[in-house]
Amino acid sequence: MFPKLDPLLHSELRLAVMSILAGVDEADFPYLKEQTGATSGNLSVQIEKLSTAGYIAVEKGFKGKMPRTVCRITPLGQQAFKAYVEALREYLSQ
Amino acid sequence: MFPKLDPLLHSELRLAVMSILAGVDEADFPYLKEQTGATSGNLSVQIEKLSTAGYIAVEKGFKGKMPRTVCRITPLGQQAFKAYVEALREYLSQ
DNA sequence: AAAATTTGGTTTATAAAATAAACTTGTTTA
DNA sequence: TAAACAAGTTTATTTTATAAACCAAATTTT
Repeated sequence: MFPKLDPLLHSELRLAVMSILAGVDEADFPYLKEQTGATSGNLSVQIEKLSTAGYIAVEKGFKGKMPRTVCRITPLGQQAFKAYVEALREYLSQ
Repeated sequence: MFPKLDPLLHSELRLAVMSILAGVDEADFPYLKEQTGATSGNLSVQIEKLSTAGYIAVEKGFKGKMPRTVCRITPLGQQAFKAYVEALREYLSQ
């Protein structure tokens, strides 16, 4: 039967963010914004949710004098992403 | 970049319904309900949405004296399902 | 044959989510 | 120093997903 899809990942923007983070070491806020085409507000909210779930780690620092938010996927996040992809396959193949 | 995901298909239950209908000639309401594990209400609503979009055709008739709702995927629905699967791949592979 | 139960749904209400708009804080540039 | 910009956050609005309640007809039970 159809496995339950992790609702945290079954979201267009959060999935895009996770997809990016799964492929790079780290990514900052402006980069994620540009790559996803999302608005700042939406991105901020979704990053917060992923962070709260422990799927990503968010580090706030400075680049010169400007604030800089850097995101990384966590082992838990990688695991959840992988599980989501596998669950999804059940839906896509017949 | 990340293609926009068809919001009509980016729904757990609607995707499950489409997935089933993509693999069979037709399916009735009780069968879809059993296969998806959804409640009648939820299933009814989502079938209505897919039908309104033209992704499935719904035929209401009788099996003996009992009402029977039969669903089939339409060519438009097949096309949309295929496009969704392809769009999703962009999200899943890195 | 009445009453209770089941089948096959629909309608309505509620809770959660996605998204955008507005706002904040600090920095750079004209 | 005033205007514009950068990097976000907070708040508000709209949409969704989902479940709960309901309904009508058929079937089964007593």
